[in-house]
Amino acid sequence: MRFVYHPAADELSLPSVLYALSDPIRLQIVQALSESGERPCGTFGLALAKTTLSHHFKVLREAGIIAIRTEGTYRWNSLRRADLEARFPGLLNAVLTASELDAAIAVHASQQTAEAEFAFEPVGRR
Amino acid sequence: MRFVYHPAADELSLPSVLYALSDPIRLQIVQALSESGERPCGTFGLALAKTTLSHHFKVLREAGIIAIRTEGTYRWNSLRRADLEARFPGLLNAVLTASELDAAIAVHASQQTAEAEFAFEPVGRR
DNA sequence: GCTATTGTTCTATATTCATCGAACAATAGC
DNA sequence: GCTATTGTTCGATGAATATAGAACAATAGC
Repeated sequence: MRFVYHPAADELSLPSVLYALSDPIRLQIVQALSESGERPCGTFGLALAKTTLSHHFKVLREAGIIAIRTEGTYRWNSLRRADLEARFPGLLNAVLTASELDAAIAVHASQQTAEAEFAFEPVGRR
Repeated sequence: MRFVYHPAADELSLPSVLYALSDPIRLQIVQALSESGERPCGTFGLALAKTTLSHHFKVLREAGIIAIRTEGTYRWNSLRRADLEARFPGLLNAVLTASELDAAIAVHASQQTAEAEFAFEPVGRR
């Protein structure tokens, strides 16, 4: 538990970042970090095993989305806002905004029946 | 080959969209669609089996990122820019911008040795 | 009707991933 | 040194995924 490796700012890859953000739990973590700043892993109130949480934090860290700072037995996580902004301008903000919207809409949608799929009619149909 | 189902604009989920965009091949497809507008599946110059391409287009379509229009034996794909913008403002543009930057940097990086990982030094280290 | 073209569905396979329990590592406080 | 706390690493497991070959569907053109 001595050193933790992080990718350098110019080494982040877009697919890795998008993949790391494509999991609902990891999105929750990122959103919480965005709202309340630096936090230890165990303070996110997620009903998951410690090992599972550790896995998600590792994915986020190796994608370059969060940085981890060790202090005593705690590990403080924070968003690498500046690095992400330099490499992928606007991306984090767009995701965070969408995530908030998404959460709001999810709450609203759960009060309705949600089976409204539709089809584009192909031009050459009959 | 009659109807193709697409999710409605308000049914798109952020994790699904981010996941669909987290694959390099699908990113390439989206970028190509962004630059050259509507195109049939077979015109992207990707060295993959037809079935694999079909799979990737399906993932993009079911995530709500592209729409497909049938005309004769062709299927014309297009970006659902407006729907994405309404649901996830700024996201597509951020991804497209980052994707272009990423490609440019990848070309540049391939001309160098790329082993510059570094570590954040934990505060309590010795 | 026959053939060529475009793309999908079905099935299989190898890989990756999310989850978790058990054991371990590092530190704080006594 | 001993114990509690925080988090990681190591396996294991079941699910999801990217890939592709074979067969099929729909259409255009003859």
